[in-house]
Amino acid sequence: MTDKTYTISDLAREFGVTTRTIRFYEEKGLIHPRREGQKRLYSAADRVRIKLILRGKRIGLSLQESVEVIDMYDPEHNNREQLHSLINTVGEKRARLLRQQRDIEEMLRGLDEVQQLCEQALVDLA
DNA sequence: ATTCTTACA
DNA sequence: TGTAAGCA
Repeated sequence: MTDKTYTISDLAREFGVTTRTIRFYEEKGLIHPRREGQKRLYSAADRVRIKLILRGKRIGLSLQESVEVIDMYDPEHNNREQLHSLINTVGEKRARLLRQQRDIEEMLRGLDEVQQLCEQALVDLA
């Protein structure tokens, strides 16, 4: 019964987010802090969960994707399944980003083309 | 001073 | 998510 607990502002400070963000995650069902009356009390486990969610966010995972990965964790086993799932998710993210990068480069080439035409037109005018 | 809920940008 | 209102 000496488990460390944190207030919402404790965690907000530690992770550099607002209390709004933490409550938002709760609304989305990502965390379920215990209540002490109206006040939310976060356990060490809640803290880790939030940390993992934010880590997922940093690598472009949606809140849903992060939860899916996190909830697969089984402290009793090797979590081979979870690891494969995460690898797949990361692979999909990478593929999507590469596709976007390709599209952007294509648009950039299009812009170059138009700009060249415009500049040439100006030269011809002179 | 802090947190909470609700609602709107 | 930010911001703001009205409570406790």
